[in-house]
Amino acid sequence: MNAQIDLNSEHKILDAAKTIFIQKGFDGARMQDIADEAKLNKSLVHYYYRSKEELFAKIFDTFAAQLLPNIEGILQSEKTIFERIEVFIHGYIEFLLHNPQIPLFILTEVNKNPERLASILKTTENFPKIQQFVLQIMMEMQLGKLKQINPIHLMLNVISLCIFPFVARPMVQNVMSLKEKEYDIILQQRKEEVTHFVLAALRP
Amino acid sequence: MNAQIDLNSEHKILDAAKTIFIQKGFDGARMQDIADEAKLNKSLVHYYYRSKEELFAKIFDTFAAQLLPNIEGILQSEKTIFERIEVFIHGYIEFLLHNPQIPLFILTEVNKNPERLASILKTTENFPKIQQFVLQIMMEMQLGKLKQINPIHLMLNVISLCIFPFVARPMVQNVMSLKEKEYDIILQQRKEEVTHFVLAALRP
DNA sequence: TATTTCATTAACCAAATGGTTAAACCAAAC
DNA sequence: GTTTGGTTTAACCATTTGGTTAATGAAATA
Repeated sequence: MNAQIDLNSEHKILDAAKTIFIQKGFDGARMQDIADEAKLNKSLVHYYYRSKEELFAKIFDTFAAQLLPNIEGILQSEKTIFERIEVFIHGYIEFLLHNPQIPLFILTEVNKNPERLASILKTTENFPKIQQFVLQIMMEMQLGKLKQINPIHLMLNVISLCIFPFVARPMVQNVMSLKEKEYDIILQQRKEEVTHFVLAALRP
Repeated sequence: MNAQIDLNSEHKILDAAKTIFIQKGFDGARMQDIADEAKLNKSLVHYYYRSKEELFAKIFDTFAAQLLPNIEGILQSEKTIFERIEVFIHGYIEFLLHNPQIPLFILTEVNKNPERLASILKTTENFPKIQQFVLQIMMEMQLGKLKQINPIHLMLNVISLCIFPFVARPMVQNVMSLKEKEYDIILQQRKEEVTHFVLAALRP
């Protein structure tokens, strides 16, 4: 997870756990794997984080909070709707380029245990902002500034285009017979590509 | 998985295993869970399918083969490129509506073990067809029938828009505070919505 | 220096888990 | 009626796994 060296044990364990949980998921991860990865005794993992469940929860919460789209930027109304969408897409894909493994991890674990999200969602409270964004879109449509589209589907389309190429990497890369570097380049291009595609679909 | 009754034990076990593996993944699934789901003795599971690994492989292969886009339809050149894309999107989302759990299952397991795909890909052999489709797209672009776009990104966009709303259901539904039925309706609308969105982005 | 406190480890433990075995069951063939 | 073949089951087994315990080390504090 981290190339840093000489962190305190507590931090080393957290980093090791991130690596292992992301790699193997909750069920596939072993406390011993985490200890090995951290190069520490297994008892020490329990010493700092009572149980596997507790250690996992901490990591899950961190990652989930990061993944939930931060739509602050998209609400800055001094910009046009097109500029705001572009800013969001660029920012979100930039985040994914630095954290390519987070989405599939969260998606898998939320699927197995949807209640886990509940606590996080209360904290982050970005649902009101989503409603605010929906209203903005509807107003701009009324003014004829963009094509008619259900705002829910628009949001779904944008996050699908951003996230999916990261969660499906091993499958798509294999099916399309692409090398690691080729796929890296494609991911890099997504910022421009997705923006272009979405705006082309929205322009009246 | 299946409401059918009075199948032979071998088939009952396979159905039960599909349900359990999809629900919990390979690591989270227990042979006892599968036996319970099939209402049969655990030894019988081993009697018909030697090991957990073997049983899993059978199920994984079936699902993976189904998920790999069948792009036969999209190559029928008597139709316009727009009609062909529409046919593909409708067909693929229709499949997903009947098998909403398959994509996340496959994505997760392929991510943990990419080699699993290799054997399947040799069988299905749809890579030549993909190349053929890429060529068709390039020709139609040359003729000015659709906007300039990298065919790889076009394919990535289409499958992202089709699949993602299914793999991210628990997360999106929660974040957007949608009820089960509301999300069902949205998924139903995706056929028209995705087609419309993609074609709008492609028309010159 | 003596003592308290925190960090680290090896040895354990009980429960769970994938898998095996041998016996029982049972319908069809003889 | 008995044999034969596949089917089903309970009882086991070895290993793995999350977690505990008690002893040891190493500082900090008094």
